[in-house]
Amino acid sequence: MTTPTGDQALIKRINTAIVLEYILRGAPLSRAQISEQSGLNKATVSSLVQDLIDGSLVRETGTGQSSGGRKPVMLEFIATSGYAVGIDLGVNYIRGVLADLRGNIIAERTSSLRHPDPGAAAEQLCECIDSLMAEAPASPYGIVGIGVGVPGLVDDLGSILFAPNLKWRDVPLQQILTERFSLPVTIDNEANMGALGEQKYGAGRSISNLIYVSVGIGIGTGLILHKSLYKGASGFSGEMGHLSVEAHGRSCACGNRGCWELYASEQALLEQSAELGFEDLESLLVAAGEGRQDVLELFSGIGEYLGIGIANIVNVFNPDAVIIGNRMSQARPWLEGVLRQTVTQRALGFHLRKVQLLFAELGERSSMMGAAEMAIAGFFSRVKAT
Amino acid sequence: MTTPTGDQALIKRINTAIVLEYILRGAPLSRAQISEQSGLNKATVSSLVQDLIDGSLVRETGTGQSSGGRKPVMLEFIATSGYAVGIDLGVNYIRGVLADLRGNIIAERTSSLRHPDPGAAAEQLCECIDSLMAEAPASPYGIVGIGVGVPGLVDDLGSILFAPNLKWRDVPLQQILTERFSLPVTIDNEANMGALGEQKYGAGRSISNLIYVSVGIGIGTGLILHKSLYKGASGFSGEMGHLSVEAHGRSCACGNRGCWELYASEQALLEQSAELGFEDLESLLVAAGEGRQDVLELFSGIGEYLGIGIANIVNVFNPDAVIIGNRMSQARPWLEGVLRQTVTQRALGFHLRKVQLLFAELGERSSMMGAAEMAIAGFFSRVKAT
DNA sequence: CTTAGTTTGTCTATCCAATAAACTAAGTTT
DNA sequence: AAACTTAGTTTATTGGATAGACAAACTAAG
Repeated sequence: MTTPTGDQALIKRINTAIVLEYILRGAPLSRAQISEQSGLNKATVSSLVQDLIDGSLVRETGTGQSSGGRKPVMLEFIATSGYAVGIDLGVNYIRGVLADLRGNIIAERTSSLRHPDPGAAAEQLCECIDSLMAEAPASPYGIVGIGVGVPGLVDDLGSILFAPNLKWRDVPLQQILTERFSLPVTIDNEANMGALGEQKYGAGRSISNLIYVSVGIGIGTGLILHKSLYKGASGFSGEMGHLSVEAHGRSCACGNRGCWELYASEQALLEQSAELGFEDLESLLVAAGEGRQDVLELFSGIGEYLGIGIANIVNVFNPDAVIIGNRMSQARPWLEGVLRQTVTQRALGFHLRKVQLLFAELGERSSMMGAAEMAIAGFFSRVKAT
Repeated sequence: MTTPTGDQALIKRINTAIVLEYILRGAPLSRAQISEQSGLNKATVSSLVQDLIDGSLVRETGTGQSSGGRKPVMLEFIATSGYAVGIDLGVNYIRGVLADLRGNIIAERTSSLRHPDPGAAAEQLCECIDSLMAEAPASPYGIVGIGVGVPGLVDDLGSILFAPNLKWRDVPLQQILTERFSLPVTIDNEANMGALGEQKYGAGRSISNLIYVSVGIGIGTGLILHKSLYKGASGFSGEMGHLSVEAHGRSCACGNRGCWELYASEQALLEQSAELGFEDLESLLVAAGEGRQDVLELFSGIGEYLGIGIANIVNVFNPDAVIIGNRMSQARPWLEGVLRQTVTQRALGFHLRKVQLLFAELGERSSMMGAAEMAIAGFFSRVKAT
């Protein structure tokens, strides 16, 4: 094994990354400002900026305001020098996006999954990707990568080991897509993608430690710790849907008892609402909007159990923020009150001081945008390495 | 704000650290081996090794076996060029150690806490440190630092915000000790220290992701993720003793209900054993050793609840290992069976494949050794920076 | 014992990125 | 217009890493 050693190329990579980071965050700004803010020498900044300009990642946008001397030449990142594809593969839908390198949405596709069989789904997925790629304007780097979020366990090679709601086992999706498109492909769990999406483009912008709770049919979680996705020993963690909140509660298909998602997921809601004659979340939302008391009580129950689990999360991770996403986030108006109250009651005071309780800003787009972000991040780490 | 930028000094730091790491792990070994294994040029290794020799951190130990050419000059780390003090401040005891830079124990002190008052305790603590420091042989670096593990919440400035069992609030322990000894001082939670101790010197040697569960009067946890201690937003995470395992169970002093430590801690055990006439863990261990059925059942109950919580941990973190430490680890013979069975039943199959269930190897020394390791690690990060 | 080949570790010339300082360019203020 | 300011480039220097030459010290084959 060879540890990555330090040499001059490493320094250049590090400093290029710093310069690019400043331009990404603070544009428009001048070379002088970058030098002053980063501590890098003016000459160094000039040279690195020139490399970035040569690499079509940055351009000069003309002169800015003088502050008593020569006018600065302002710089900005060229978001349109490449595009990324982000896909959210759901249990019964495929949602896809074409985004530029800043995450601006260029095109979007939504379709329902015609057939849950892995082969057919992969085919439909490829069609979706093809049609999105066709929308990309000509650009220096073209399509820089494809990211896909899936509702299941994914190993580090991008194979779907197990997706219970799709009834898939061992589908080597990354391999299939890489062969088909000859592009870098990243596959990950839907909750991890959602966490990334919200951290980059949504409610959790630039928060270091956040937990994204994806409340859909089941409950999944994406953990961003120290600014990076935490994945456990085998590459999959965050199965917090199967955190037991009632040690001797109902048996779960996973083998455990009293799992959180038995009490706080969309599935749990629908089971309880069946006897009231509701079959899907949408009709329940409408009924709640009309003020139906029995429906409101259902949501309140879900809110309480969500709070119980989130209090646990807060106690365990002491995160900066917890973000509630996926389908259940639409029920925010009827959940939020009970939820906050429960968390406040149950979480430790010291932890509560800092934690923010948020709802996903990107709504149903969290996971898809996270997938696009994965592809973009992969591109950046590659260009910085050259 | 100035981001740390890359320059040549950074390269040297990185490469020095690499070389030192190889010598620490693989000693005795030669310059040639380091060069080959690390990928660094022979000349580079020679030069960096010379610096380390000049800095009294490495020495030549004579020639080794030839492999068909010139004999190599073997190198080893000089563990005795400095010493660290590690302290475990318990609810009713102070345990301290003087260790060399490899963590070899040079001297050890144990005393019971005379008075729980912060002032008196700090005084006793200083006496203990003084007497340990007096044991250190003369060495180039002398005492390189002091680490202290405490049973409470510690902020990033080393102040004890709250230690329920000591009844302390806002004790600026780091400041007190720094002023008194003029040495680098690190204060952290007892469970974090224990996790570090076991990861470095105990059952979890060089495991990347491990969760240390400290089962004493309460339950604390130390999280090592991606090889480094994870501390949450406010600098304290891992309050997993207050993970709720019975959503509608008994009320806990923390405000939550059904907290894990109400069911699986030493406290929980003692409450149940009171009616059998046992007052402390030690007598229960003796009784269990004699095969008393009612006591065995008590331990079995604790084992089951420990398993319930650990299954949750496994599902959330998917760690490489879970290590059970602190006082309750002495009951291993009567806990382990039920515990493993419960975890196997309740944790997700995919996660179980990799996770190891271990008991602390350092026993009561985990936390103290972790504290010493903190001091040693601090020393290394300082020398590498020069 | 000689000779060829191998391995270890050092030495030297070179490369490359960052930097300080000098410098050019292009403004503003008095 | 002169003096000052700020922006960005050029130039010479510094300090690490490196390849390759080299010396030292060994083994093994004849």
